[in-house]
Amino acid sequence: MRSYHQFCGLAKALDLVGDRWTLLIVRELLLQGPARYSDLQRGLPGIATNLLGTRLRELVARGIVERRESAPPVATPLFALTAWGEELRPIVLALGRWAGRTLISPAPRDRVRSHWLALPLEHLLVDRTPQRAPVHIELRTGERPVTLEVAGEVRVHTRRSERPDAVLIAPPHVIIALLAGRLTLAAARARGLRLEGDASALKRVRPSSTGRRSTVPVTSGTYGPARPAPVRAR
Amino acid sequence: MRSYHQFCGLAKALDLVGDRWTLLIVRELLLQGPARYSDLQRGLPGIATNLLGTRLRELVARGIVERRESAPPVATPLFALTAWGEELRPIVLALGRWAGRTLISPAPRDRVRSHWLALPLEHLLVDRTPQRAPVHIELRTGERPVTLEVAGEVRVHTRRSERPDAVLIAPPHVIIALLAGRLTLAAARARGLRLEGDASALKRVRPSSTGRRSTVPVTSGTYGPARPAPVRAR
DNA sequence: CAGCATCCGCTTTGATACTG
DNA sequence: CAGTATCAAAGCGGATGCTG
Repeated sequence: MRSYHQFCGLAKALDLVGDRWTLLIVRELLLQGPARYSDLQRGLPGIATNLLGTRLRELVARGIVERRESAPPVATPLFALTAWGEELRPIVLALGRWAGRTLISPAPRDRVRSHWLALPLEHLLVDRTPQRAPVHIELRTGERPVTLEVAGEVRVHTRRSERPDAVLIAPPHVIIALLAGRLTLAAARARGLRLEGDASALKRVRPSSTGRRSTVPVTSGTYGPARPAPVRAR
Repeated sequence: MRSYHQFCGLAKALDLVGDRWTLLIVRELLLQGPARYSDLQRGLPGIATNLLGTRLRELVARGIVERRESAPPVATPLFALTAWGEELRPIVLALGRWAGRTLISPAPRDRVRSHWLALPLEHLLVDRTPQRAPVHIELRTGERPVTLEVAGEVRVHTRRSERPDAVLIAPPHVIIALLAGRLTLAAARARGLRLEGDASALKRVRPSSTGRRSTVPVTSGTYGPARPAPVRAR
């Protein structure tokens, strides 16, 4: 991208991550953690492969992403955010939250990925007993599973946990409603939730009290009980 | 811009403000408050006139900016952020802060405007006595003046205050160093500061204690005492 | 003159094809 | 799987011109 050539932090930020697709690539890396090229492609429907390649090269050159060559025998390179790149997390969250009011329901041409909806969960959920040992909760809904890492704060990523303490299997709107506190466990079960593992792990997370508006992007009709989830299955 | 067609808050945010120049226009409106077309042009060196027109139309259509036709006799239309647009303020600040580490010194082709540097001041400064009546401090440095509105929190804008409680006249690096607490008032005077009005108004603001890193974008050599300020004098 | 709209050459993007 | 190569279409930047 052409630089703005303005000596201003915002202009420099846009020089760095203002290109088309760039922040969405960062979103995927925030959600997926270290990811392969094809993992990124899957999370970025619509991107042209040459653009993904170009953007990754630029991000690496700028120090926002690092490319890790894996073990010599087989395996493929992984892309991961640098520490600096990770610092974009609150900004990406805030931007998503800012635009959340427009997320009423998917437009006809809109692609949906369930892990995208997991991003606001970080904002919505709070660890009630931060001093205890970390707990992993796996959510299976739609495509690939999403893991909630509850360890003082709540982190969401798409890596499958080694040994999750609890596994929730349900359509997105049920999982969201349950985690947002709008459904009891029993009510969620009645709507198709299957829970494996330790139910008490669930009690550890609860919606943060800042939820009044922050729930809007998540709920706002789209994943309300009245409507089937628009997530395309796998 | 083409939509990403992704049902995700971040993607929708980028559909709304991800175009080239759009967030910089928001920056100007955050800093200037309601502004005329030509005021915006002045704060956006490098923008093509047709793009500014197009972007403003898009921002109005999207509900982020409103266009106010002024009084019938003469006067020109004003552009202002809507309440929703104002909510971008912390995001724009955070983005600028994120990229702050790259603001070592202006590149040869970089344009500089002193009011851009005022943006991080909002982040840096804190009102020590929030319960007292608001105080206005006018900063004159380089081009047009910038006003600090100290009223519980600190807001920066480029409107000239009606009756400022204090006026600081000095090159940018002296003003920044003074406000960042790196120069005493006496030392600043020795470096060319002129202070008019109520000196005690100055005591009311102080650098926030989160300054360890946040000062980097502001200081980091660029406006340090050793180097003349690169702001082009009007 | 402020506030735009039009025109045109150039750059970036998007879709697809192709290769190690 | 992990990209590069190719090419058409769209977007941008700069100049210029029109209108109150």
